[in-house]
Amino acid sequence: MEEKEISQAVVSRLPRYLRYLGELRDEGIERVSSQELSDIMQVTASQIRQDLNTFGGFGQQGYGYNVGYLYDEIGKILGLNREHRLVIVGAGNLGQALVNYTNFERRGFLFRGIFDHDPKVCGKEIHGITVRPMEEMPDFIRENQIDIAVLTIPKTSAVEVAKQLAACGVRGIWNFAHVDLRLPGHIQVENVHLSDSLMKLSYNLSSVEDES
Amino acid sequence: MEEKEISQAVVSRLPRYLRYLGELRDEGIERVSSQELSDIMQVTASQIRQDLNTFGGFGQQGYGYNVGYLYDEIGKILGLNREHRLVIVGAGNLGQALVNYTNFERRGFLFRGIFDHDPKVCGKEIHGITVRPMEEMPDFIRENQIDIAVLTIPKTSAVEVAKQLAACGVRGIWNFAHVDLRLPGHIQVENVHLSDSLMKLSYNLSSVEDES
DNA sequence: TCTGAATTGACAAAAAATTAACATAAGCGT
DNA sequence: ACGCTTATGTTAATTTTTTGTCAATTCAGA
Repeated sequence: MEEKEISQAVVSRLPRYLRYLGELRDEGIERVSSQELSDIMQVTASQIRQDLNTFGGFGQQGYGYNVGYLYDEIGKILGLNREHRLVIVGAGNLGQALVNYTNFERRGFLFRGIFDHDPKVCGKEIHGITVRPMEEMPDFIRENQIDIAVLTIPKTSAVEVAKQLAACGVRGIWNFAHVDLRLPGHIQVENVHLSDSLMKLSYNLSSVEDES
Repeated sequence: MEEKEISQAVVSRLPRYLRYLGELRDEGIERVSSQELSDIMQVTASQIRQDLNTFGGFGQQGYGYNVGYLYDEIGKILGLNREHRLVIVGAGNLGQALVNYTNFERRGFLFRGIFDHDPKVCGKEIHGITVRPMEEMPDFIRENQIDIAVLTIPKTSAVEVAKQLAACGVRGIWNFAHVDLRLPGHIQVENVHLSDSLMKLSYNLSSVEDES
């Protein structure tokens, strides 16, 4: 299917395009040129055209791009036209925060289960979902055809749990634990290393200081 | 001071080096070669050497790198040798989750205040810090010499609050709101767009499907 | 102290990503 | 219908990033 390998750099920019197109659409704007988008988004028009053409010709010469159409197409490319069933593993603060984000649901990311090791939080209800003990996780994932597991547990147990998840047939892991997961190639892992991000900010703070 | 411009690509990799070096150090390992690190971290030895040499010659020919020394040096580069004073703006689930992460404190990121618009949560105590009303934010930031503000509020108010923060003298913003902040160049912004990350995962799930 | 093995730092080459340029196609006004 | 303008898609050039190579330096052992 996929002819050429598509770089993650391009993929990373798609959600941002989607966001701006959504805003334009909500403002009732129907068409947009790469140059106009360029001005708004602060990226070169050339990059926008190049990125979009990686996936196909969505525009029309002399006209530009139809906002609604392009929005939908990018959504499809990102797989937002289908539903994803997720579980949260780790009902701590972060896990709870994610479940409560209603925006994910609107995009088709449906939280179906929450699991935690701690018996004290099991049984508790978060955003309408009952927290279950870890032991029930494997069966739950299989029975509910869970696509994605969100890992919000400490790094000490993350590697072990990730292996379990992979064995249960989860296709993707959204990993907030501060470790690199080494899993079979067909399992997709998307890392969110918050402390890395904060350190990067810290670096950039120091570097502007030095410029003086 | 800064001779050559250092690319963000290199900076992004530093926290990961730091993490692995920390692990080696904790295991009592004193020296490591770029080749050994390469094997562990799954990056080329060449890249490791290149990255490190961007900041100086930390190694020794024929010997390799001293784990503890390199760890400390990378820490300094990332600004972890100094303390940072932060405030959280937005005492929702995510804001609370971040405050409760003790790992940040260990790295010198000290949460000093939490602010929220909602009168119902004001006065509440989170991780030993009292949530204050937004009105008190500007004075608090000035009086406590806050470096970094963590933005965990909805995007509707994020742009406006970010402007305020910039005006109060905050030097960096760790932005979890789903908007791009357009601020004066001396203010560093580090974005954590969670939904972008999830969409990327979604894309990669679809793309492995197509490969078959 | 000398010799061989190991390993960096620097430079060169290759690959990837970004930007620029332009021919081509569509729209728009007359 | 015709020509002018606009703006894409594509190819080429440029820049950046990554990888490969190797001389120079240090360590370790005899």
